[in-house]
Amino acid sequence: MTQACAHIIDDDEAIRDALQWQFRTRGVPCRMWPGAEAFLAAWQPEWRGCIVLDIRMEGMSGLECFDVLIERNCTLPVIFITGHGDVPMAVSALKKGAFDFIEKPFNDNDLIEHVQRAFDRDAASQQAAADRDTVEARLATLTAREREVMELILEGKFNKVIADELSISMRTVEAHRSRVFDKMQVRSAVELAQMLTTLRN
Amino acid sequence: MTQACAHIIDDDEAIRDALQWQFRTRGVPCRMWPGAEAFLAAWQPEWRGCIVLDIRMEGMSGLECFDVLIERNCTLPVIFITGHGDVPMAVSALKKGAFDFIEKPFNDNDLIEHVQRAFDRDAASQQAAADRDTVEARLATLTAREREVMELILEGKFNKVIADELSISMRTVEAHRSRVFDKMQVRSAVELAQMLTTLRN
DNA sequence: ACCGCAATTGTGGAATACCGCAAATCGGAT
DNA sequence: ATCCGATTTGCGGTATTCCACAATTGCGGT
Repeated sequence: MTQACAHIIDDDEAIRDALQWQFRTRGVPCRMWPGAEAFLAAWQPEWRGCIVLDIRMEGMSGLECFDVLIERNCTLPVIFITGHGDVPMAVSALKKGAFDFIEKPFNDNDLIEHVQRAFDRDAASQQAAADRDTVEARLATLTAREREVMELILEGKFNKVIADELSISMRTVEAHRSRVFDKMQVRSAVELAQMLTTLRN
Repeated sequence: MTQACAHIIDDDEAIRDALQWQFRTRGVPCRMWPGAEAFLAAWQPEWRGCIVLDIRMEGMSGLECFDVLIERNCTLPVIFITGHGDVPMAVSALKKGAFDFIEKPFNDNDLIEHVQRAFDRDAASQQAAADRDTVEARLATLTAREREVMELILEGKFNKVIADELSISMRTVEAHRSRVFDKMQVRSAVELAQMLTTLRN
């Protein structure tokens, strides 16, 4: 499992140095990036933790960087920091899903607390994503016919009814049903329903 | 069904008059309130639509009013409007669940568009709440024993196992099970699982 | 004391689900 | 040509579910 890490993106070296010292002192893993481009070039989907993103930077702005990350389905919580933010900017960022929006000058303790909360949220969402992936992986092993039978099982239909609808024998439905339960690693239709209903919400 | 209505709370009569005219011209139902206190005194949980809340007002501020509404479990989307908002205020409001945060001066069309979106969200959340209430109402008709049996059914257990765990006969479990399905208005354990799994998410 | 509801149990039978064993067909891949 | 996986089906048997009919017990309210 990748270690949670705070990715701090700011083009001001003095701020990077100060923050790095603060984070390291408190034992919070962090990594500094001089600009959005460098970060985006290095970013990997499996990275965990959070992103601290300065808005006003040379080259790509923090907001543009955020848009790219959304495009890439990056789910890391993003904490914006800015010295010249305005209300519409903050509102827009938060409505797009930013985790927080902090104005400079900020208290270092404050930032680190926000980062910790962002770590927590990321851990929770990663857990949820992992659960989803597990189920998706099992679904992927089903054949087309098995999936078809599964859908009808989830509608609470009897094997007999399923057999009629698919114009196959009941025995065949039983065979598919059995394989569906095996592959999905459940012991009953109820467990299957719970697993998939959770996934679809 | 109550009609969706935009509740506009602002202590500036000129603004109320202007907004009322704009809303009425566009056929958007609205109601004007001169202050948070008056609105809170009249508010009813079944009201639908949204709330447009000025932050700086005589007496109770919009933010305080929002807190009271949260306390009362009011789910109406709240659109803040303010002439002197700052970033931390906007961030705080949005993180508490405000629907939007708009700075004056704003374009009237803009506000009405936001109100329309708020109406949509409220309609969706009311529908979801109604679905939850339906299920809750059915759950409420279950006796303690029936609920107990239901929980074990949802764990995918056989009637025989349930009978053992509750130290009652299988026949009794069957009787409870049958009544549970009747009262919950489902025809199978799968439907029951879907209904309750949805509710619990 | 009487009523109504909840909880409980039994009998017996029909309908379903579940399983191991076995096997035929078919299409795609090597 | 051959192999493999997917789909299909049958047989026979066991386990479970579901239901109608019938009945007992106990508790709280009238």
